[in-house]
Amino acid sequence: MTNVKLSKSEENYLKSIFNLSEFGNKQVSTNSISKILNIEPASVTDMIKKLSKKKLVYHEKYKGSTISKSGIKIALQIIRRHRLWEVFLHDKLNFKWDQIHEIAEELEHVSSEELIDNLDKYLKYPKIDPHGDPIPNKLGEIDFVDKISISDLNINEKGIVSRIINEDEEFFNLLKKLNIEIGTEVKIIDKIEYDQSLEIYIDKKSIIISKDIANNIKITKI
Amino acid sequence: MTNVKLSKSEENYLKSIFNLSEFGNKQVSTNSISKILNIEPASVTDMIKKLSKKKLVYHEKYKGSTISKSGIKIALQIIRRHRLWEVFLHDKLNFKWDQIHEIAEELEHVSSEELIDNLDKYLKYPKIDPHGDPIPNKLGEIDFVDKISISDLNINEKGIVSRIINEDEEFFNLLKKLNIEIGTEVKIIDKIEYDQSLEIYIDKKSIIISKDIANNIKITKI
DNA sequence: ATTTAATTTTAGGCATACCTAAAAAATTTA
DNA sequence: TAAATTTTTTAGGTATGCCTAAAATTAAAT
Repeated sequence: MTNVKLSKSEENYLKSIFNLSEFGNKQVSTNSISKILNIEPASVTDMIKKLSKKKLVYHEKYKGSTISKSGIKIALQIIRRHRLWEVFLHDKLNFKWDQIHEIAEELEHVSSEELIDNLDKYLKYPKIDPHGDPIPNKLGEIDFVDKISISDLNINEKGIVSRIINEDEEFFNLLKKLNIEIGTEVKIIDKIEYDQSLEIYIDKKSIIISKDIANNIKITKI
Repeated sequence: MTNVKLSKSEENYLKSIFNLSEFGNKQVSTNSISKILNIEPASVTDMIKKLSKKKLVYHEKYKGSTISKSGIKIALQIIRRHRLWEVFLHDKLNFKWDQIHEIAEELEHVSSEELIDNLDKYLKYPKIDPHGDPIPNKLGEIDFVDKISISDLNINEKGIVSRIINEDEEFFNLLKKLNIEIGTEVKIIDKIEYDQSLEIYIDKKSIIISKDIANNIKITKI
C-alpha cells in the first residue's frame, strides 16, 4: 500500500485529472489541467512529475497524462469526501445548493477515514449529493444511473431531474423561479423545432425552456 | 479591519500563544511556544516576527511575546471552531471523547464564518464542548463557570464533573470504568489524609480515587 | 512542406514554513 | 560578579508549490 498522505495540492490535481479523464479512460493534457485549476502550465508540469514519481499518474512527455489505478482510487475517495460534506451542508446546515461547493472544497481535504465513514453513516449512506452527482462508497464504487439530457426525452415521456450541470448562482436562481430542483418530475409536452426549446410540464404548470437551459438539466427517465 | 486570511500555521501559533498567555495577560516565551507546537525555537522566532508585522502579537526581543487585542479575537474564533466541531464529532458522529481533538484540529482551519454559525445553530448553541471547555460565541464571549478541582470540595459537598484535564486515552478509559464523565454528579464522602485520596459517591456507589486522579477532574459546585 | 501558432517543458526565481549551527543576550550558579 | 548555562536570535539552507521567460516539441495553416 502506498499510503503516504497527500498534500491538499496533490489531492486537487488528482481530482481534476480524474474528472478530465472520463473515469481514467482518456489521456489528459497539461493545458486542460492548468485551466481547471487556474495554475500555470509550467507548474502543472512540475506537479505531474511529482505524481508520476508516486505512480499516481503516467506521463508521456509532450503527449499528456493518464491517471493510474491507485490514482483513481484516491480520486474517488476525495470525491466521496466532497460529496458527503455537500450532503451534510445542504441537508443538515441548510446551506443553499449553490453555496456548498466552495466549503466542501475545503472540508474534502480533512483526511480521517473514520470521520468520513461516520459522516456517511450519520447521513444514512446517501447515494447522490445535492447536485445529483453520485457518491462513491467506501470502496470507491459508484451507482451509475442512466442520465440523459432533458432534451433527449420524446414528447409525453417523463423524467426525474437528477443533475444540474451549470452550478452558477444565476442559473440556480433561475431554476428556483421555475420550481425545478433535484427530484422534480418533468414531462415533455412539445418540442419546438424553430429554436429547439421545450415545452415541459412541471409542478402542475406548463412552461417553455430554452435549448440552453434544457442542456444543463440531466434527468433519469421514468 | 485587518481581515486577511491567516494560514493554518499562523492560526496554530496564535491559538497556542493565546492558550499560554492566560487570556492575554501574560507574556509568552519563545521556548514555551516551541514546546507546545513541537517546532524549533528558531522557527518560532521567524513566525513571531511575521505575526508582529501583522500586529497580532507584540514582541520584545529576548523578552517574550504578548498577544494583541486582535490576536485574541482571532484566537477565540479558532477555539470556537475547534470546540464546535468537537461537539459535532461527539454528539452527532458518535466519536469517543478521546478521538475528537485530533480531527477537530484539522476542521478548525476550514474558515467559513457562515459554516461555523450554521453549525452552531444546528448544534443548538452549545456552551461547553465534550471535554467541558467553554465555547466562545460569535463575538468571542465566554461563559465563565467556577471550576474547582474535585479535591477542593469538603466532605458531604456535591459537584458536577465539568472538565477533564488529562486527555490521554488511558485516562479516558479509566474514567469510563469508574463511570465518570462530563455531567456526572459526585459527592465527597471522606478525605483520606494519608495520601490525600478521596472517597466519593458516584452512580450510587462509593469509590476511592487517588489525589492524582482527583486533580485531573474539575467540577462545578452545586 | 514550410511557416506559423499552440502546447509543453526547462530553467531560474520567489514566498512559506520549516531546519541546523552558531552568535548574542539573559539568567542562574558558584 | 564572573563563569556556566539556558534562552533567544541570526544566518544560511531545504522542500513545497507556485511564478515568468525562454526553449523544445507538436499541431495547424498556408
